[in-house]
Amino acid sequence: MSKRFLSMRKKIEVLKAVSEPNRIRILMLLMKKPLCVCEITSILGLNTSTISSHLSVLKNAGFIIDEKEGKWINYKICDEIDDYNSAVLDVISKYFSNEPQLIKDLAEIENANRYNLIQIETNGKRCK
Amino acid sequence: MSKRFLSMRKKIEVLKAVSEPNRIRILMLLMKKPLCVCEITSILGLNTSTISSHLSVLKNAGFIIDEKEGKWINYKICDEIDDYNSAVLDVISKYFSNEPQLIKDLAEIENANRYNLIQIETNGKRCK
DNA sequence: TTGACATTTTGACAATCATCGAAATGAAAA
DNA sequence: TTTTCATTTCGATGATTGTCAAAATGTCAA
Repeated sequence: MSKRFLSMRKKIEVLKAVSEPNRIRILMLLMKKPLCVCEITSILGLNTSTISSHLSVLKNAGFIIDEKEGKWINYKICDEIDDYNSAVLDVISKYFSNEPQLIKDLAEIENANRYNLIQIETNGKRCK
Repeated sequence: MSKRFLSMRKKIEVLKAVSEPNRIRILMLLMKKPLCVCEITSILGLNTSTISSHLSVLKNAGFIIDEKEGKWINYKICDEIDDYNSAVLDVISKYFSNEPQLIKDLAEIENANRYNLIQIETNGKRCK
């Protein structure tokens, strides 16, 4: 949609971005609903800095964008996503949606509300 | 087609397999025509052992199979390819086919006949 | 059987990657 | 302003990766 041609390098970057299980988990979550870093962190159970770094990979690959909202930064799937990225995302969402891990993640999505979050020991800090 | 469910691990392995430019080049070639290792080597201009290792990645990911033919081993796209692999391959073939590098590779395909090949210095050996 | 040669395996190396904890940044609330 | 806390950046570490050269394997042909 946005760009006529993605370079070979860029197209490979897109594939690399989705070749990591935790990034697939994040994408599947964001396809359901925009989330902030601390919500994603609480669902995936990884270090905040790890989540942040995965988000930056997905952002550079053209899958997601971030938006300030008060204290938080929301991440969501790009509105104007490239055709190629969109095709990749379609394959992911079609073939990964039955994965037990991803179903569990999605079930966690409502618990992981930024206003309820009291994350004991994530990055050694509270998150509320 | 062949298997009902691929594990998450296996599906990630498939994506990793196509996240490498030289493996994309090999897949695009094999979608055109089955080829032996020395033919692929001559087109891509990499070390034989490198090609062999890429082929083994693509084979383990379920994209290609090998078949003995006399002195050579031909590689080709699986006949009974998994739906998921097939969907990934469709995206690749749709969005990479305009890549200058891949067009050049395809143009080389007829020159790279195993009976004509005199590869000066590939792995320090002739290949004929 | 021996020699030629296509292919795979092994070992080494530099580069990239996923992860964590700690420190830095930045913005909102007290 | 100072404190709080969400997020990013930095530095370190162990694991994986793409590549080559050399050695090993296997097979056809003389």
